[in-house]
Amino acid sequence: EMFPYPSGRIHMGHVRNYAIGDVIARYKMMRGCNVLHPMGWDAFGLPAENAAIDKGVHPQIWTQDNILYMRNQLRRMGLSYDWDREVATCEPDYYRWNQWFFLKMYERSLAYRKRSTVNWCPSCETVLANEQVEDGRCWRCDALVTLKDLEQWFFKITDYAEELLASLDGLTGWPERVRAMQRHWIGKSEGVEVDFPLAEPLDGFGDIRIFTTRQDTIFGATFMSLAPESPLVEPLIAGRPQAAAVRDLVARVSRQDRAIRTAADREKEGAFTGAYAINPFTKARIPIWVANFVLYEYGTGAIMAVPAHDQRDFEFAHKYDIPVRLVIQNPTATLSEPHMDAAYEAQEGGSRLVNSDQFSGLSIDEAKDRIASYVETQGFGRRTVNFRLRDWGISRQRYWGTPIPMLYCQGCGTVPVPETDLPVVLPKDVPFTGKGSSPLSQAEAWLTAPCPRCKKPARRETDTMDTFVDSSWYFLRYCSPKSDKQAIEPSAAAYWMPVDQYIGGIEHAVLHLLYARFFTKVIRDLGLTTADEPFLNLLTQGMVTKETYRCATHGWLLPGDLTGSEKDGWRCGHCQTSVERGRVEKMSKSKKNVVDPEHLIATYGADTARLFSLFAAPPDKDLEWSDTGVEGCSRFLNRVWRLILDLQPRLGLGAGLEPKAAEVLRQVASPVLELRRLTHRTIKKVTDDIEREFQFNTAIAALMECVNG
RNA sequence: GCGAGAGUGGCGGAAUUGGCAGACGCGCGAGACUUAGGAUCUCGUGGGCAACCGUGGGGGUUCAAAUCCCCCCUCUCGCACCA
Repeated sequence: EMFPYPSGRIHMGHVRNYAIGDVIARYKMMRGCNVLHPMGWDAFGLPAENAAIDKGVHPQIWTQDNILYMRNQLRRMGLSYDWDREVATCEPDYYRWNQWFFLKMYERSLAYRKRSTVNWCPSCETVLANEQVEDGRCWRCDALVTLKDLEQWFFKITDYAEELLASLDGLTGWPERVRAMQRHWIGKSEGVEVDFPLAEPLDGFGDIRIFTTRQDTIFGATFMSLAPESPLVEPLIAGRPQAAAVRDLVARVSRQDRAIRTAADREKEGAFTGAYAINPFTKARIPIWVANFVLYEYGTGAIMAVPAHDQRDFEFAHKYDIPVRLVIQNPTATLSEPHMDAAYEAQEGGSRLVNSDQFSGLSIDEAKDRIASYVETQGFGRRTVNFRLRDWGISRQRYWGTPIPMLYCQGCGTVPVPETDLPVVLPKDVPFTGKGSSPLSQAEAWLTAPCPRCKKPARRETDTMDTFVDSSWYFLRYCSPKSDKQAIEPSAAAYWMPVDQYIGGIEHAVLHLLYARFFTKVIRDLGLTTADEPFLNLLTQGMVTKETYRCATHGWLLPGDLTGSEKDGWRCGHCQTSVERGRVEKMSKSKKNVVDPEHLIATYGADTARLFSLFAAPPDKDLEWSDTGVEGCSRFLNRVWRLILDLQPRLGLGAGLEPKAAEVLRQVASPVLELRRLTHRTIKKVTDDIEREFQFNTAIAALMECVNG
């Protein structure tokens, strides 16, 4: 199971996750498999640091206390973990290997530093990776993400883009939608780069390079668009009357936060630079625009615009009165430019090229191939593959994480900390003010260290690593958790890896699950494991949900704040206005629909808590919490208990029927025979249900039938 | 818009390869036991008085369809100006 963040206490999502994992582990053990069922703690992260700022508790103390408490809770749940292999990522014994991997990746140019525009969460006061921005907001705190220019460390996950994509096809034990999400995130497109010469060449600047997957439409390119961030913009507009309008657009766009910039329905906007390029196929002079929808990070940051066959360009051309030139004809309904009310975005089919010189008459696929070859032989372009995936920015301007093992020396520049000096231990005594730069940059005593090359004082890197680095290889560490010689002992990893069954929430579909795949491949290439993929089978369990209640004046209400009943309607306990039963939503503190497992276990016991988590819904679906449903499970367990107490003495169960079972059975009364048949039918059913898609709910139903019978 | 998935009683959900639709649980109804019951146990519970009708809607294949095929509708989740 995915290891938890030690937030303080376990929640129902954990209970469900670990109940599922526990059944599978026990089942496999009982079937004779050698099962590794470990548990650990994803122990670095921001909440610990916030606790330090708010309550004055050191992150380390806060984290350790939480681990202690939650470990006890898990033990009380009766889960079958091998606690001898426990790992906590905040321990130097663990994170020194993060640093070691970092150094190895640095050696291989898989870790590098560059200045770039990064996602900045103003509330967490740190940088976020692209994967950690959801809908323009921070994945953790929901604050609107802004952009910032910073020097940052990156992992070169793009080096593995091709393999990460290709080997998804082999992950047949993963849910299709997770694979689809990763496929889309990696986003491979095959196309060509084409150089469009400037009509009036500029000193120091060559042609404008564009990327397209629709080179077949190139005769229809009637203008070009540049991303507002493009370095070409300023030289192109310098000294022209259009300069002011362009600068205004660029300034406005760059001020917008990510949520607004990436909104799909955002109005298309542009400004003409005053400059022209030459379409290398039609030789026409085409205007160069700056457009708000062109992404600087993708492709070359510049596009050829084909209004007749691209809806965005079509809208843009109409708004700014730019000519439309049809180059692909619809075989079933003849098109002509003045009568088009949308772009004709034809794919391969009966469509044929028109107005395209020697390429006219070709099908789309033929034209793509012929035009790509033409561009290559003429030397003004080449076939290219583009990925949506960006490199993984791992620098975080926070304290509670793995220090990045790098030094900045006046004389020698950027110098890695030697392997023998690892770990670079987090200094304990730092100020937690919540203001200004990261606590580490204020830790004066720690900040300076001798340069490994020239021995003069150098300054330590004060950024720490993204916590997703910690969780990218912990499953490998479980194989040899105590090793102080190596991050992973290859022989242990060879025995256990890959993980046969991994279980966790779907929210990590393109975060943890992509990073872990990347790390596994890097670690394989370092020779520590032979596994190509970390997780053979993936079970993404659904959320635990519950209904909510909201009063117009008093906000979200706890069940205890309600008066009335389901039948007569609920009222707010504060003001007596009637309250609708709200949506069924994921349990969350803010919605006040959380059920605390602690309370559940105290009332009904751990068995009931686990049983209900497994019975109420199949594991991959959302589980709606129901207090009466829990009671049903409790009743069932009590019934089993009473039944066994009652039957045991009467039937002598367990007294060794086995040696001559068949013979004995022939002689005993038929109810006993019936019972034995029922027992074996149930064993078969439960076995089948677990083997087939982990249908715990029906397996439990079979056990209930058995008891009823 | 693209991708993945779902639609079955009052509710959560079963139905494994096309073979008795609604297992199991909740809820509800009746009864037993009990000073009492919000404990426990027993029985009943898709709709309709009935003939019959019933798996989002409409067509089809088949001896037989929740399941397979075609068209449509609705919902959930993910991605979303990626050139």
